[in-house]
Amino acid sequence: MIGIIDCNNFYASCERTFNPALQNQPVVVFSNNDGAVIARSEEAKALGITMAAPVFKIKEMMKLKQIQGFSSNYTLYGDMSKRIKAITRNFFSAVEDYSIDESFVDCKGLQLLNLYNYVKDARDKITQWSGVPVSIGVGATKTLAKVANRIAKKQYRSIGVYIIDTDEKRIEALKNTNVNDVWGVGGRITAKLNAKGIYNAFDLSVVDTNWAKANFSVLLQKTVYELQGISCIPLELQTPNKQVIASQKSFGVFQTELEPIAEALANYTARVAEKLRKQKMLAGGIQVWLGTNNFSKTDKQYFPKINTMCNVPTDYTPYLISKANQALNAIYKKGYVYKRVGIMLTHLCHQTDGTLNLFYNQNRKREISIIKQFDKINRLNGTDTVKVAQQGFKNNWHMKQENLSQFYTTRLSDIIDIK
DNA sequence: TCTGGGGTCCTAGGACCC
DNA sequence: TCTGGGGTCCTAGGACCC
Repeated sequence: MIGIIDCNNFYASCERTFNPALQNQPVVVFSNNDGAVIARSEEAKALGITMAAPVFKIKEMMKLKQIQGFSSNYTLYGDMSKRIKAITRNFFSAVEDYSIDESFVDCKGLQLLNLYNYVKDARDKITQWSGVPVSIGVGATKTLAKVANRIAKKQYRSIGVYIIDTDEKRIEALKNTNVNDVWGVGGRITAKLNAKGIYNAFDLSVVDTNWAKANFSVLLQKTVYELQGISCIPLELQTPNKQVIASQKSFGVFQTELEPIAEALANYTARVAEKLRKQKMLAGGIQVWLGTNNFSKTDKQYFPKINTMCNVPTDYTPYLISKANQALNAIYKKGYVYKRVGIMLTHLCHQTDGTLNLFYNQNRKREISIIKQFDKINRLNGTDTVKVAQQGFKNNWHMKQENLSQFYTTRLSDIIDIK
């Protein structure tokens, strides 16, 4: 048996944990730039606030119904996530951290202790000790655990646990789950499935698995098996190395000129390079892209992107920034209103695995010692105490965050995006 | 005026190899 | 008369997740 532990309304719950006045109040959390709703408390859901609602469309209603809104505070949520996962490991020996607010856990053998009692006790303690309410679903496969988790949240909210441990329960649960609520089935596939007369998870669980592969893909085939109780997606106890590290952000004010865009790009590059070093990795290449406002009906649209390779795999911020800047210059064209710029570090490898370049003599030793001091100063004194000149000082491209909560659980030097 | 950001995996097609 | 078969690697695009 596999369980999934999922935090309820995670970002909204984090805001509440340190602000008790928000208990039982409608609370929403906004995306970057305070643009759209990305988390809602139950009270906010009950008032009809939908997921991804544009903030400007609900401003009126928020005032009227006294709904509290917060800019997203990923420093806080990330730290809370770490704490919850540490607590989880007290109860389960094999844990796969799946996302910021979800972990899969191995429940093998727990039947001997009374599975329900054990899981219920874990759920109550994780909730109490972290301050963030969680739900646990358990089933024979990851996909069934996700189905069980939905039921725990919807039908057994105060208990917070649901276990699919008989075939009768499995069939009933699948019949009560729309096919688009199945893990791995998104909007596009739902439309195609509906057109073929498949509406709920049970319908999907009884199709021929070869048909699923031929008409969709091996992924949907696995989903069908998983719904039948045959496990195809194993617990991944060892977190695989990242393949890419990316950062893109929309500008607080849309930009037309190269200079501020280059400045924003340099700052995003500094952030991804820090992340890269924290994970003891090197980047072999980078991708840079630009985007205009795709919601505009009148603006000319332009979404260029470009890939380039580094001379040698590197984590040296000044080099990555200059490389990113070159890439930007190659794709930037005057005459467009730009909404965002982004960078992705690609071809990642471990620090010890970087292949040298016969034709390029780079003084890695010197770079390593410089960047170590660089990181040390910034760790002790706050991000960007020392920075590359290209990062600039104007920051008029910076995203909007007008309702940011406090960094309740972290030090100044842990703060990454705020200055 | 105004709609997020960071990831993964699979597939098809093109270029190339012998 | 009439032009193979088996393979790899890379990229772009599409789908999905939270």
